[in-house]
Amino acid sequence: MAQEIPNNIFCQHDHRGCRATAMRGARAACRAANLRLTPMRARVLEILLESHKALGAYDILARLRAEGRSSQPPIVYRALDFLVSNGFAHRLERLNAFAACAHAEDRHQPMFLICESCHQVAEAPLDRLGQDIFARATKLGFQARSPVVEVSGLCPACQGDGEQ
Amino acid sequence: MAQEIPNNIFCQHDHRGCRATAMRGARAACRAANLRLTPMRARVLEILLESHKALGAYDILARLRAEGRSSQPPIVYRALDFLVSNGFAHRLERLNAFAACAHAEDRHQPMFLICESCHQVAEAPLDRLGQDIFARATKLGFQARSPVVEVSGLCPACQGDGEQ
DNA sequence: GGGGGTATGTTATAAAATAACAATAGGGGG
DNA sequence: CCCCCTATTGTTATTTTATAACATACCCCC
Ligand SMILES: [Zn+2]
Ligand SMILES: [Zn+2]
Ligand SMILES: [Zn+2]
Ligand SMILES: [Zn+2]
Repeated sequence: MAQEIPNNIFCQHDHRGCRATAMRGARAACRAANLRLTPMRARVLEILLESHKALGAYDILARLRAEGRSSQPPIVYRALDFLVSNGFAHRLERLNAFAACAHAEDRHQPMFLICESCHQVAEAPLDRLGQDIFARATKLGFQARSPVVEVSGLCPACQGDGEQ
Repeated sequence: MAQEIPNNIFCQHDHRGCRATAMRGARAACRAANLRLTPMRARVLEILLESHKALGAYDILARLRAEGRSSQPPIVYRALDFLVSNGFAHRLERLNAFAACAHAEDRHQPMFLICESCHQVAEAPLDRLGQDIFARATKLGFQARSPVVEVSGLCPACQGDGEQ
């Protein structure tokens, strides 16, 4: 598949392991920052970590209900607000959906690659592209604050296929 | 036409003039491409061109109704589909809203600057940044098709203010 | 054990988008 | 001119996404 360095989502990997690692990281980060990763918030994060697809708030809601938790939209949206504002998840604007952050260990600006065929979502750090975008904005007199970069296309596995 | 400075939306300009120019351009482009810029579609484009803010579909709907046209959501969405797929308007994913294209004369990928204070929206060509994004995606094994770049921040006029 | 802040639970509603089908308008061939 | 075909518009109903408003429960500190 691709390679292990920049981005592991489109690669084969031990997904249970990556989920557990992410949860451990989130718990540690919350302890360090004095944030409360309550059971509700933790469960929503786990659900996001179960796949590398983006989930809509109502998909998450349905899972919570399937697990027997009574749940209503505001509960999910509040958990997602927490996760997004503290960097444990991201919102995908094109999809009205959410995905767990793949690089929560460091502060970063994300760029998303969204497969139009299998709907997997990969997050890569924006890095220098973010700086370039800020520079372009500055040249136009605009004080940039938060950039969104989301690219639709085909993931490695879906490129051969006739689109499935 | 516009001007050679990259972006005139955050500058003072004769807005009636720029609207008329854009409408003329759209009519010519439709004639050339054998597309039908029907009265409905033209009116929606004019409404988008009346300001440099992004309008939600239901804002447009309200205007059409205020003008006496009976109108329902599908009508507006269909007109917007036409305008967006033929390059006369763009959808702003972060805002669930639409804006007339500021550079309809040439095929381009847009980048949007969205003022969080006055809600004006400026479109700049993505140009080399688009190529860089594609290159990054390619390096990750991803076949990029359509990139979305939308930057929130403060426009020149709103930077001094206490946010108003 | 009380008080204040934070989080969750619940009801209702708003906002954005689409499905499905009916009616109409235009345009070319007979 | 009339018919047929297609594209467009009109209409009704519904789905999907998100938030407002308020009640209850929890937790830490005193
Ligand atoms: Zn991330
Ligand atoms: Zn794929
Ligand atoms: Zn444009
Ligand atoms: Zn502004």
